[in-house]
Amino acid sequence: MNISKASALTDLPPKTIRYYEEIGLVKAARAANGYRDYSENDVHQLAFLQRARSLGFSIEECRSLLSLYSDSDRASSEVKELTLSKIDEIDQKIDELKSLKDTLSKLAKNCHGNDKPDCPILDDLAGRA
Amino acid sequence: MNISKASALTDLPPKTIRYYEEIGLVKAARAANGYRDYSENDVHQLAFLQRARSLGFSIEECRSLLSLYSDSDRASSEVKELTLSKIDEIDQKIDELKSLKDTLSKLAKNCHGNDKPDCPILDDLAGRA
DNA sequence: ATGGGGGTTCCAGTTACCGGAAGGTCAAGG
DNA sequence: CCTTGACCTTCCGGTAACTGGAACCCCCAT
Repeated sequence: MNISKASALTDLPPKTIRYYEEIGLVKAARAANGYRDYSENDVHQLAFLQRARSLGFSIEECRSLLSLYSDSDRASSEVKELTLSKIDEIDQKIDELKSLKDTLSKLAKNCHGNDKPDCPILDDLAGRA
Repeated sequence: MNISKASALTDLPPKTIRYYEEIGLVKAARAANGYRDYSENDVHQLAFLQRARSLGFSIEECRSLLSLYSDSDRASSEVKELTLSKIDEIDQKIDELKSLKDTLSKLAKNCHGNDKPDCPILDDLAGRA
């Protein structure tokens, strides 16, 4: 099938599919006219990528997952490890964002937000806390 | 003062300071030998940037904040608006990350993570849920 | 004069793509 | 048969916010 069909089936833009091929993730066959020709298996792998990317795995992590996926002999513990460390990363990011939010909320609360120039937010940013 | 002194005072790498100059944020004077020469005021602005960036404001937002900072006539409401919308952004991101984490946690929980090849995580990614 | 630790510029790379240009291909309609 | 429009192709450049490295200059002490 052509790239637009694969795109529709995987919910990945054609540009992205070509990009994945360029970086060696999923390589399609070519038809006589030079068009890319996707097999069922290609589409499966692309859909796999789509899902893994949307779950926050980086391209390089996806590359690992894909090779684990294709290796029928791999241990499930490898995949689980990758997933658990991803969860840790996410937890860290959430914590960071929460503390950011706290700081900004405090600043906003102290700022009356009217048309006068006095502004505690800027004062804080300037180090005049 | 030289760039390394400014760097020490603001906790910004010299590379970053030069970058900020390149994109027109804080421009230092030049000494006779061509070295950048930072004033107290320059350092204040750099420190302001450092703090604002670490609070999650983008470069372009920092540019706005900096011009609001330099404009003694601006209304504090402008700054407060920017801050509140930043808080909204952060909230959204936290929500996204939480739902990501939920999904991954569920997947990890169902995976026994041993040395056998059977792996529910990969099964899910492959759409065999 | 030489060695080390500043400084300078410019180029390239990072992540994961997106937009657009220039041009080949294909199916349908007149 | 020709045109039109929707596909497809490749390649180039841009995004955010820097970071690393190369090649070179400057200043001070030995």
